[in-house]
Amino acid sequence: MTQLDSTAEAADVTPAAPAVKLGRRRDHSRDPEILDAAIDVLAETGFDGMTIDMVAARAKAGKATIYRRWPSKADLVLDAVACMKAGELDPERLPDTGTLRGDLVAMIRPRSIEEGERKLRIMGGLFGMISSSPELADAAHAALIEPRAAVNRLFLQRAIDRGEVSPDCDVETIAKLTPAMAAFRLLIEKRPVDAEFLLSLIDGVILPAAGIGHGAPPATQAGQARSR
Amino acid sequence: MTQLDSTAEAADVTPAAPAVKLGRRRDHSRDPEILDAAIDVLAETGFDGMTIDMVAARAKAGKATIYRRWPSKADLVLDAVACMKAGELDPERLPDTGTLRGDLVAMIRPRSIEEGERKLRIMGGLFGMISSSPELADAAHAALIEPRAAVNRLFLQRAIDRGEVSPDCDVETIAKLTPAMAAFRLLIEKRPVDAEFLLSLIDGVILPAAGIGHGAPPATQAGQARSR
DNA sequence: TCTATACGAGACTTGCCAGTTTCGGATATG
DNA sequence: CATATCCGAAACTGGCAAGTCTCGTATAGA
Repeated sequence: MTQLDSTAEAADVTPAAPAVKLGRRRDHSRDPEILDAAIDVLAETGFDGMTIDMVAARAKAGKATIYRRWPSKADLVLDAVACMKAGELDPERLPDTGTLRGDLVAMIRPRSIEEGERKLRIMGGLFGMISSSPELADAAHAALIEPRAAVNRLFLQRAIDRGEVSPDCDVETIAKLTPAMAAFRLLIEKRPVDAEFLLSLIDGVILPAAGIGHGAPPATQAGQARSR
Repeated sequence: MTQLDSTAEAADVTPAAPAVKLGRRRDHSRDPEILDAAIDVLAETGFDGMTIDMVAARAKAGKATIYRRWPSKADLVLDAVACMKAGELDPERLPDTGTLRGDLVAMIRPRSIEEGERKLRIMGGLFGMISSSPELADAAHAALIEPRAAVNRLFLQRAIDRGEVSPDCDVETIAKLTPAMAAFRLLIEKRPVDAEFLLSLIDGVILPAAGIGHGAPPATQAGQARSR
């Protein structure tokens, strides 16, 4: 749900009811810019440090315009986070290299890293709010964490299907290793989530946990996961 | 008593020339109670939600008394976090079972779990502040995260020394798996860090990453079977 | 015992920010 | 062209909390 305005909106959205309408209709074309601005400010200052004036200034919109669309700051943030899902999980464009390690390594690209760091900063900014709003907690998890875990889950499942990985391994836990460790590194240790870190995580933790590498039981001889 | 009040203290009292001083001396005996109260409120409400009145009420102290000792809310919290280190890492009382798995499992006790959850909640409450205060970030890391990682690091090093684990494994990363995954589970997923979770982490991730086999542990099927 | 000082309680001051209202100007619709 | 409505800007309101100050009481030291 993108628009939360209730009463006046419902009548507005429906093209029917011509009645006697004059003047301008509400312009929703700039909503995405406002939501983007909200996300930016959120990532930079956190929920409590963020003010509506900051968002308005960055979006070059009036404060009143924001309140005409979202009834409160919390609703604005919730909508902004919920609207983030779009734009990245093209299941078509995911790599499929034939090995688990190949798939995981293929995900390490500047674009992905940058996007991931941004999402983690947003999550950091939401922390204060998350504990008091289950709704927001769910939205944040779905938009910021779950997509990354889902990719890992898919890679693992494909590896299991092709016999590269034992079906006994704990897919759920392993799929969450990347987001959890990345969040820890960026938000708590305040160090960059770079390619070197991700590679050592893949070769040192994820593949061993999946039963590959370190000279463990290989169901197939696909693996070249060595070195490091 | 605590050596940390020094800044506020020296400047505040203004004496240094005792000469003819009468009356009462500042009573520092209740400082720990105030710091404890601050930590409690912090864990419950987060830095931004916490008010000095809450701390004063919980410690049954006057608001002015708090400001007589710490010049600002941020200083109070910083001192409170810094003073937490005491009271748990008796290196004598750590288990030494002779196997890595034995040591790790021996750390799973209600006391440890409770303490760990408390620390993680405090860390969650500090998130907003951490990004703007490197000083606090360091103190929080040293008091809340590092002790747990240090225990894992010690267990791993002992396992390496006795030849149970290859010296090639990435000790640093593996030692941080427990705090990182526990923080993720408690603060982001909002699920309890219980014995079942820790066991599956040990058997499904830590031991494999340390190069100890997958088919060995008597972990039965505890791995999955959870949903949400 | 006497006195200076710290104490708890709480009133007070100040500044910030969520949310509201006002206003002049722009614009789609009629 | 007329007009109802939206827009951005900015003034305004109200509440909350950081930090200060006052007061009556308690107590350690001379």
